Amino acid sequence: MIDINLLRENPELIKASQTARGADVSLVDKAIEADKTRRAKQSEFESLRAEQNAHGKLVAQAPKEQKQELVAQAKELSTKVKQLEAEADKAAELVSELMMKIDNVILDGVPPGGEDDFVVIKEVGQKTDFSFEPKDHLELGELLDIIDTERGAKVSGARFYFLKGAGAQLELAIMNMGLNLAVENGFTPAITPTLVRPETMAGTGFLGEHSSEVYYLENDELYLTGTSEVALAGLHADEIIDPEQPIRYAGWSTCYRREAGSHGKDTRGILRVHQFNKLEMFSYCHPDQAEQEHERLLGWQEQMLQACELPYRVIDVAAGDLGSSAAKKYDVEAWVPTQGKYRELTSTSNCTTFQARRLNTRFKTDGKTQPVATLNGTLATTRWLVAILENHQREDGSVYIPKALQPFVGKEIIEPKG
RNA sequence: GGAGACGUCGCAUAGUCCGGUCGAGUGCGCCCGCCUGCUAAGUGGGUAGACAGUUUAUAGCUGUCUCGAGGGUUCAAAUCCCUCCGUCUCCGCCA
Repeated sequence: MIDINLLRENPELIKASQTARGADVSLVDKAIEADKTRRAKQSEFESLRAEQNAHGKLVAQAPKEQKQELVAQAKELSTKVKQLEAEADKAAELVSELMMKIDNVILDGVPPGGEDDFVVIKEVGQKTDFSFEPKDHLELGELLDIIDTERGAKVSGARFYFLKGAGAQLELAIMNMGLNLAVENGFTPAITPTLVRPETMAGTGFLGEHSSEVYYLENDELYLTGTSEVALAGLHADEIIDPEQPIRYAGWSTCYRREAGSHGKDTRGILRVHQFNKLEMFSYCHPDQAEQEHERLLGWQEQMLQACELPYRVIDVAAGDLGSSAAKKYDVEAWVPTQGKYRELTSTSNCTTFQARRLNTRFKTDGKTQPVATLNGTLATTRWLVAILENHQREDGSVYIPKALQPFVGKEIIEPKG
């Protein structure tokens, strides 16, 4: 949720942000209007309630003979108060409804426009070039007997898979390497709940435009999370914390996504699946430090890509492709040889105070409380196997394991099944 | 799955039976003083949040709301009723 004071004091800034996102600008004026109405209604209600409260004290103290008359008056007051209260509540509801719809205000410099309007910040490494016809990750996975989508489909349906042997080890290797990096940098490792209550899911904003992406267990009124960000954001909900130093968590969890609306997209292999593992960074920090922290998160992501010896680029995602909570987002994309393009491996968002305001996570300064900033970023996911397999394949179908991962996998090469 | 107890202002607790004098007492902790070679003790005061109004003000003042959450009864609810959430104990069952 955006800051209501900003709405009152600088609506133009919010309008500009909405415009850059291609979002509804008229929401801003509607919200301002609704806010005015709300305040008027609230004052009206509160002053009459004050009268009622004062009168109530009179009733309590009055001698018996006067009580009946006073109670009769009180009844009248009570009806009026109830009516005004209902009006005030309705006005307040309208405000929050509109406020929820307004996206986070983008940071200066975020490129305007949609999905294709990103700006490339840098490209690192040489795009992998083969002297032979490279195989895609699924072909390799089957050749090496480490990815089995056919049996995944048999057991669970489309977009499910088995990772086996060195494939399973490789995934754990990436996760463990990421976790080590995180711990070295002061993160608290966390294994998080993947089923969460509606309030938690709503608090992180995933029930808005992404609601069709989320699995829901009706019998238990629980949602399956698509990222540990959900649980980590909920971790300090309704708390006052001390973010003098950023409070960092590295959350590992299995992630579940319905992938509704992406039928026919990336159907081959494990690029886009219903269930995968992810190691996610989550940072609570002072709002003044958020932009620096964002650069740090990006830095750690790049370290991971580099450790996996992958060619990649960093893009500054355009406003329209940000997601409602993010004020700025970087994607790190690895080169995927058989597709001839870069594909997203990690994403890091600076949500400024937007998410924390909704989740009510605050800190104290000079006796005042204000929302903290939250940031998140991927450190490793199952999808990385795609890039690793494809970029490090050799002509005979074997795959070289990057040096940094070797200790975790326990071998240097994955050989085709004999 | 069955039975029961409980959820109050940082922590611990009083208040709930018999609704108004309770936005709420006490102890501990913490903060500001006083006292005292230092410390401890003693002593006086303060010690939640959100929102609105007033205001140059995020100071002060005024008001409203919040006693796990949401509803209901009532002129009036921490207190009575209902639903939900959570914690604990006992029994049963079980990876």
